[in-house]
Amino acid sequence: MVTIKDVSKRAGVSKSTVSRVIANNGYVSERKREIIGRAITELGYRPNTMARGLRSNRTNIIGNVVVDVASPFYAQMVGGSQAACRQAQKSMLISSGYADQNDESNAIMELIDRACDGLVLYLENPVRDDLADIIRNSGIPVVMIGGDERKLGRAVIKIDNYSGAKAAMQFLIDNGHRHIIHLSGPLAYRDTRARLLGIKAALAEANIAADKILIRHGEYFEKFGYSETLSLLDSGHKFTAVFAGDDDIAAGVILALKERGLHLPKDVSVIGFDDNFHARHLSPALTTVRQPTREVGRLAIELLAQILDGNDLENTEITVPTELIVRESVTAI
Amino acid sequence: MVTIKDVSKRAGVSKSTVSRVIANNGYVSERKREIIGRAITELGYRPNTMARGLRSNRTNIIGNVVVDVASPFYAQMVGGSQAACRQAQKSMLISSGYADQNDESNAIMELIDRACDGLVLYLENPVRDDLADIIRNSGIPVVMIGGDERKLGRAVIKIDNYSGAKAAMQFLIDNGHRHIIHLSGPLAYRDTRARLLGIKAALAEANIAADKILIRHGEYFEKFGYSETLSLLDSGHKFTAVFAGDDDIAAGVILALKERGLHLPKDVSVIGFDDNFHARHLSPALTTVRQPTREVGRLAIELLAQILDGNDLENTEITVPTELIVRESVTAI
DNA sequence: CCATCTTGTGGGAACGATCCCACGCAGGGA
DNA sequence: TCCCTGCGTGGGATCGTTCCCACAAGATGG
Repeated sequence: MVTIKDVSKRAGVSKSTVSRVIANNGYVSERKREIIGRAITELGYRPNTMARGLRSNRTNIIGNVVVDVASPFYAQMVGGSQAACRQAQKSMLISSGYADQNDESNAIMELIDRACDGLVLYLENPVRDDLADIIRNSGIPVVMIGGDERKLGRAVIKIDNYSGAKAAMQFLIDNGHRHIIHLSGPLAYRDTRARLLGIKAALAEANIAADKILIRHGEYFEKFGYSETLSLLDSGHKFTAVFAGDDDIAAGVILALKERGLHLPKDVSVIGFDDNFHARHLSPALTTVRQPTREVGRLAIELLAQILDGNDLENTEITVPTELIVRESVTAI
Repeated sequence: MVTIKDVSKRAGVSKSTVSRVIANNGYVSERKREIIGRAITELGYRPNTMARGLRSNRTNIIGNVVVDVASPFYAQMVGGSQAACRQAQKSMLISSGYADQNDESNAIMELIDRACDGLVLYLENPVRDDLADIIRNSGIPVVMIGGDERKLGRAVIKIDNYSGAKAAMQFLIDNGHRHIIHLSGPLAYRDTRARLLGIKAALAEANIAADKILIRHGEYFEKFGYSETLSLLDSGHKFTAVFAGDDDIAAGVILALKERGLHLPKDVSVIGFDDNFHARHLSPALTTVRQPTREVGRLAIELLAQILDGNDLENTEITVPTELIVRESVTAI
């Protein structure tokens, strides 16, 4: 391995001077700068990141924790982060798939141990107390996506689930729907609760009694949409529209409705949430609420990069908008 | 920051002894081992990864390069790798989105600089000569997915595109189709060529002249499937089936066929490749060839972990099978 | 002409681990 | 008694940087 010492020997200068050239700070004469530059390329010198990190406590690594990289939703987000990282000349350490909160905590600890310069966290549940302390004590800047009950984030990015759900609900109402089913995700999730509030708000604004809508809770899985729709149908419930908690649930709803011979969207309208990868491929193409996942991923890194550059951003909280995407699964009655 | 020195002071022993306890090697008396263990937890000591890496040249980081994390196909693979990494107690540095080969090379260099213990590469194009040399000189073990023209991989994982395409083609032939369109991806990609060979083989075995099938090349994008199908239709081509190079293309094909008022699969059968996320949501549900992406991601890490544990695996080449997934988009004529 | 500042350079102490080497002691075999 | 081996421990060099400090020479100003 070729070290800074080799370069300095070759260039006939001291290590210090070479270091100054590499870091591009301090005084170096133009002549030596050139000689050293040449020595570096000739020897193919590449700085040792470990040594650097040890000494300066900076790694240019950003640690990312998401719920599940494999799901298209998070994959999009990670894709956005990745692009931003490249632009900011940072590497991206990634950790995901933590159903278990202990695993999740360990993953975050691990990222801290790795001396990441900063962390981007997208967690569905609030951070545990002990972990929160560890993060705070580490002094590593954090950008939180989704929510920040523990006030860990130097910056917080929120997705406007409330307005999205409200818009979706209004759209159903405007299309004349009054008997609506909402198949919701787990109440424990922040996002679920925000959407629920949006729905309530839309009902209130339209002067519709809250009990006009039937809400069922389950997981954000296609299976839940499918089985719940079947059981609702079989128990004789009447409804003209289903507001699915997300597009996966919506896919299950559509499957179930079709299986019972219903015609979409004539007999039942369906609306989703996320604008996931498959939304436009469903039949009828799903009307849904788009979450700007890619942009969120990108934004998180950009904010972190700014913080690392010394900009304070104290208590920055950005709410990114959602957008109603009208396709073919909702019709007026 | 609490260091090994602090621990040694607290426990009244030398740094060396503490180090031995941490690494769990060498001789340490049971008594001291216990005292040191207690000191570690009391002080909340966590080893400094940088210092460790600098000295021992081992980081427990695995570098991954894929074409695009955001696409569901690669996301699945990364998800599999992630799970395996967790199990193997390794961290995962990830790099992707390199349309440009220079960027790709830089990304790999960067991973080498970071002293990754090993690399997993899934690249669509062969590695450039200069980069190949750098990788070889670095001595870092590599697991290649897809292909390994430069013989860089200690282990290679191939996906059986050939058999998959052959099976798909046979399925169309068995269903009586003789006028088939194949919308292929770029010839430059390994996978594309392997699929093409599979198609040829199926034709040959069925004693069908190779010119019975019309092949058009484009990108693995829905747009290509859509526009090409329209232009084929408009120029009066007659065909009973379309074999799409992948599921994205298939989605475009289906869209175009429907737009022209054709009934699927009655009028035209469609078959895809990948069994991507949206395949089952298409209407009709897409018959396609499944690639075991998640398993491949997992396998790559497992092989690498074995290599890092000192198992040679010299010239291991594993071909993972593909599987025809029959749904509703193909019918007999 | 001396003090001060700017520019340019090198020496060498950190950073926090690992791991080689030396050494001490006990027990057993020749 | 002497030597060897196994166990247990500590000292300290080392990994490749960064960065503080010392110092030198020339420019500038009063």
